[in-house]
Amino acid sequence: MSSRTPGTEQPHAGSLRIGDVARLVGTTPRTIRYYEEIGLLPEAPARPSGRHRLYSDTEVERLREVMRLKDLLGVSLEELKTLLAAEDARAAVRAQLRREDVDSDRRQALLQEALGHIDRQLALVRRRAGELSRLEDELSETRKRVRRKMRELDAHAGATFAAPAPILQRPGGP
Amino acid sequence: MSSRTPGTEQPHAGSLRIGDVARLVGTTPRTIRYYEEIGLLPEAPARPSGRHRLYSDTEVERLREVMRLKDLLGVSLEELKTLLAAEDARAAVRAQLRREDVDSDRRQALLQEALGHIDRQLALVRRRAGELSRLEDELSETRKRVRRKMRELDAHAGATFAAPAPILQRPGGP
DNA sequence: TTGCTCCTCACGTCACGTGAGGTGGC
DNA sequence: TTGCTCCTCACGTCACGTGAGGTGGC
Repeated sequence: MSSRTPGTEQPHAGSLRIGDVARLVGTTPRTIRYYEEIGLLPEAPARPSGRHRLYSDTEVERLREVMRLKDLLGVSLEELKTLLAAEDARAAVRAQLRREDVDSDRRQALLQEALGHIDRQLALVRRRAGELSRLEDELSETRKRVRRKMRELDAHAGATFAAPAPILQRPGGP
Repeated sequence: MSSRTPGTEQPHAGSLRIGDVARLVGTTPRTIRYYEEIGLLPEAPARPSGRHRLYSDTEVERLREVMRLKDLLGVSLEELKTLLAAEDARAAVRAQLRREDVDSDRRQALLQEALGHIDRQLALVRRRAGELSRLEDELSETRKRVRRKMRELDAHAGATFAAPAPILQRPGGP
């Protein structure tokens, strides 16, 4: 399946170039480099200066997550770092939980912490969703008023010329 | 009611200072001045340099609208100018429609245009709302999984020590 | 008159955009 | 070898933040 020699896939090396990644997540190479520069994305420790950056699918997913949180929640990159640190902490928790030698008190504490992180994110998301929903309602109301005016005008003028085709359904038409 | 001499209220003069307005809408004086500078907010034509800016309630509402659109839709101030121009066009349409000497063809055209503006804004808002909703669902799913793990752990450890008080309802408890 | 907020430059910052000049890999 | 994308400076820009030094109004 792969274009690389079969049986030798390194799971983390990756063969995507920065332009490919940028296109995949809908951003620019410059932005990806900047995120690496400020420590939002990890930099490959082995890459010598001047050589191409290479990315794996998991790194693409990580970037997609970063972009989405930034875009939807409108937080600064500094705040994003905190959010992502929390996500990484959750990942570490999952890794710990997969081990067998963790007692149940510790497990409960880890899960409780993870729950806290999730709830903080959920609160952010829900506040935003609520604000957006109110805005949508207001716009819909305005839309209805405009539509009603158009129908009224249409009805009054209906005697003099043929009514134009209705764009939306008109309950209780002529 | 007013602290100004009764009977002399100018409807547009306003008596709010820039700091009051900033506090009311949740921003800073600097931001308001910047919006005026780039033409997003109108500047009072009569104000001499160095004199205080004064705002009316309608201007506060306008700014509130600007902040909300910017924050929720995440558009640039240049795009915001376009959106607001469209809103102003709608206001002009409303003014025209209140006049009696506009024939119904013209009225229909004006309303149709207004509808177009509203629908463009609605499309923006709904796309965002959809994205946010997906993010919320994902977070909720993750939350459920964590809660389930906690319940399971709780049930297994239940034999050895008293179960901690459940935070949420536990259907089908012990 | 004393505080407070306001004013206008003007430089700083965050999150990138945009060349300039050069090297790397299918 | 020819294109293409990549690389690293480095300066520009957008949307403000942050003083510096001074004036205005309850």
